[in-house]
Amino acid sequence: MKYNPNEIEAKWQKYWAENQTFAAENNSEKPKYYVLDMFPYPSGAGLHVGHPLGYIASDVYSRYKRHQGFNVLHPMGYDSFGLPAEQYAIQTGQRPEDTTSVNIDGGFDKEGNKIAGYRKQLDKIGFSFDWSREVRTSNPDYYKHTQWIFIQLFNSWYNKSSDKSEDISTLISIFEKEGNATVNAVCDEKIISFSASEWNAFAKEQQEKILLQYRLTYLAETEVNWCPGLGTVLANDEIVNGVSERGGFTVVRKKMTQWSMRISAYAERLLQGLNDIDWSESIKESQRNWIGKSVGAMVSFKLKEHDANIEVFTTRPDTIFGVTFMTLAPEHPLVQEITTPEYQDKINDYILASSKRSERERMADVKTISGVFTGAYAEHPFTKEPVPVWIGDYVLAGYGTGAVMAVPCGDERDYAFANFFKGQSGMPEIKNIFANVDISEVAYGSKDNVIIANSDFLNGLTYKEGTKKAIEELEKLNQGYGKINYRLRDAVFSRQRYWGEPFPVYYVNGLPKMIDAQHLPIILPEVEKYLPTEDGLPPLGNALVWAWDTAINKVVNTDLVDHKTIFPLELNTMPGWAGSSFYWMRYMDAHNENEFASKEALAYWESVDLYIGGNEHATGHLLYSRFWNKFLKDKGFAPTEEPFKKLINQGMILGTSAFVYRIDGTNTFVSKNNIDGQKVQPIHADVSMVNSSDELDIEKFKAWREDYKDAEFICDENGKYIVGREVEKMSKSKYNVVTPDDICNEYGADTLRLYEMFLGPLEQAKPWNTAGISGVFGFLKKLCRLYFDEHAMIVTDVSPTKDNFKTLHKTIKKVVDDIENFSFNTSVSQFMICVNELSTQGCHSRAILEPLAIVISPYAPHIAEELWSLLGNEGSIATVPFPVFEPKHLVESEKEYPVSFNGKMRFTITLPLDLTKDQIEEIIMKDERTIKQLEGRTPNKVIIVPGKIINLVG
RNA sequence: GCUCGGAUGGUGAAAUUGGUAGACACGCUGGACUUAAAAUCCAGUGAACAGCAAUGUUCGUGCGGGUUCAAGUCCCGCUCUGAGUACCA
Repeated sequence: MKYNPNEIEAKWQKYWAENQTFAAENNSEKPKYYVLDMFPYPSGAGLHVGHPLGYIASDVYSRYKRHQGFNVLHPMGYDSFGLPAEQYAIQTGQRPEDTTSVNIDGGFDKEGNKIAGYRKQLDKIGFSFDWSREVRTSNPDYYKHTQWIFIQLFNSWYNKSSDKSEDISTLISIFEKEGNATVNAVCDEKIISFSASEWNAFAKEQQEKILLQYRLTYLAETEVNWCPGLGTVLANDEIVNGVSERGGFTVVRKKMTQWSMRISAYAERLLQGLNDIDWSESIKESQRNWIGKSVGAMVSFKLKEHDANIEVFTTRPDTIFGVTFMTLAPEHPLVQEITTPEYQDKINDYILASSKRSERERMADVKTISGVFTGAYAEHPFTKEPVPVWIGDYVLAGYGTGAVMAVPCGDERDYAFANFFKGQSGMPEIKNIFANVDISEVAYGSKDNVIIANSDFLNGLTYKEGTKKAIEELEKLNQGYGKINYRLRDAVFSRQRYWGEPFPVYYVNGLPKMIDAQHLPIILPEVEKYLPTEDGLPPLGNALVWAWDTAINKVVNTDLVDHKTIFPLELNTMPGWAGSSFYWMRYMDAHNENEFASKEALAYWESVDLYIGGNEHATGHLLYSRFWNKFLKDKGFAPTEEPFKKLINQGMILGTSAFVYRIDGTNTFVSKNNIDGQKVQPIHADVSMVNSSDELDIEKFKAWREDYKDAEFICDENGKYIVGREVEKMSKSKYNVVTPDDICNEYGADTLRLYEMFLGPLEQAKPWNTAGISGVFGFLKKLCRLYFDEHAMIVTDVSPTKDNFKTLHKTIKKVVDDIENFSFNTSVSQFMICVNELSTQGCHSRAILEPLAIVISPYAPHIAEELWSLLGNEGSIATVPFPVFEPKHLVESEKEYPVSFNGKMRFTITLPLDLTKDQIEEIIMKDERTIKQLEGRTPNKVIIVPGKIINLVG
């Protein structure tokens, strides 16, 4: 008999599929456990060895939990709407639906290249997914529910008094009875107030417009991030360093009418919820920064000679007597109104100049101070003194009110601004309100331990006391109040793209109407071109059948629109994060046609116990999912406040690129160690042409590219061409991609799984190096040799020795501890130690080897199944109880003590563990090695920690 | 700038409450088997110095201090590095 992974693995993968071994029950006597992976976007490039890392870890955990007696839900699916499929469609004319299904199920691309497909690639690795619950976000039977949730959001408002979302009908009935004065809602900023009778007198359309200001998803003209390169708007989390995350195109601010999600309603709950979940501190911190809570006050400054106020938000109301000037963002709506004729030209020039600067430029250049005086003055709320009003682009229109009260003695930027314009008209002397300190010191330093002075009723108070008092006094004047501000903006929810969920929305007189939920799904229409129309409409503007007939409740030809019974449908589609913001609940009841999941299924599975995925979703998917979950909780659908109890972020697996060195201007390549200062150009060589000793296969390389056919090679003294190595991100363009398929074909999935876990700590980034894989492959072969030799099984029924038991139980303990701590790499080490020891011991006892197969099964399930069946067991090993650790096998009677002198270990001595300190001291002082070390001295101190160490000092 | 990680042999990495630093592998060196290679097995492998050798001594977990009988681990101050975030008022 021989270890033949390909044969064994195919056999057991078939068995699992045929027997539905991993199908989870929605009703079970067993306790439930839900292990979720972030579902992948199925790209045409397929999987490389970095992708399955998290899936392997979650699979080990799932299998372990099944052995521990849990009913485990471990599903998988595809986040199959998205930009790459659409870009590919634009380039090749293929339908995104078709390319997406090829990427998942396999087939051929436009050029005729074979695509294995995600499903086949995943199956080869032997995951214990419950495929009967697979979801694809681009399937109508899935996005039907995405559309349904959108409708729920539209029909809801956030009641701050009950601190939850409620049906819009409760808001309407308040309006009808009391108007909106008593309503404590999260809504748009500029809201007109009305009485009940006014509300009832409003035209229907007027009422609809008002309600849009309260709905949790709403249509509004907002300043959005427009990306001309992609032809769409982007959410804040889709922009990185001022350019689009995908493609790196520039992004500009633009006013557009768009759907938005009122995520800001949940800012505080999203922040507080972080305290109750077991996520890494770094992700929680990212979310806290993104939410950006700051506690302070709104202060209203009256403008002199104008009937208007400047509203500012400040975190330091205690410094109000230090206000020296005010600064508005250049885009602030009051700027034109207040600028005096004298300063009009300068102001216009400045506004024009700053509007031309892209987001990126502004970010790159934060050191340059610029601004212009408007000529206008505001009035200090307490002193009634005039305060000059400036504009400056260090004040951002998008944060707070777009205006600040400038306190140079308390704020670094205000100080720099004041100093820069010192002596110019409109810039007074800096007001100092801190006693006995240098102004610049406070401006740049900490706010603690300073006492306020020159501040009337605030004199002598600390930061904390002063803040409270200042707010009280402002409230008396009706010129301010305490306020909490969040950086979190409402999320733009429209995309001018084709390959996304259509909105269940049509328009009557420009006002949006929801299609009744019973008519869902509204299926994405066919279009000829995936580009915007000539009029600049989104791609759905090309659809010939895209109008809503309210008489028959069907999508009909676009040219039938009469605005009487047939109306135009929404042309935008939903963003990528829509479909991924509830998918974990869909898995609970994936075939339910009426609801995204039944109440019973939701009540049983509750929420995800363990979620594993990349940290690139820190502020996108993970924040939006929490938002939708909280919303669905409020509406009585989701069972828990938080969707993901524990989150682990697997680290990236990096590629090890190979380089050949071409001498400049020639077609001659020189081996890495023979470059000797020659001018060479490093060129990526495909890693498949390099062996584990970094030697290049020259013939393969010549055949790789036409250009290299006649290349010359200068080799080292052994006649080998040695390549250079560098660790980089794994990518096709760097020719360092290693696929799991290749590894499975050569070594088997069990080896791949063990090796990925063995590489290092799960959460850490680490380079892939195929050379190291022989270690775990050898381990599996050695494991097999405990069970069978070349002829037959060699397992015996002889009683195990003490050492056999010790080795087994040491391993059980270590593996249980490791899995529960997600320290998978050290488990693999322990397996190796265990097999090495049992081999040395010559152990072939069934009483050891049967439990050992179970212990290894979460990591190497195929060989475990095979060994389990060879031992004569029926059925799968998957739910066999995990061996229980028995401490009695590890009880030691003696210990090899390290003996140190002044902290330096000199020798070891083996002593019984039941000796007292005095007995140990007596023995150790008599030992001749001690006498030699002491050279006649008497130790000042003898430290003995029984079971640990002996240390002699002096 | 701020926030959060990280730094241990040639390489990936271990070290559970401070208690024998480098487990387990890769690679390398030597050996066995073989006509040869592959595969497999055995031995050695942090550095320096001394010794024919067994062995011994010293140094050693980014750097500089400190606490302690004892520090990779705790404290203070730095350097480098990865990630996130940024005129956030």
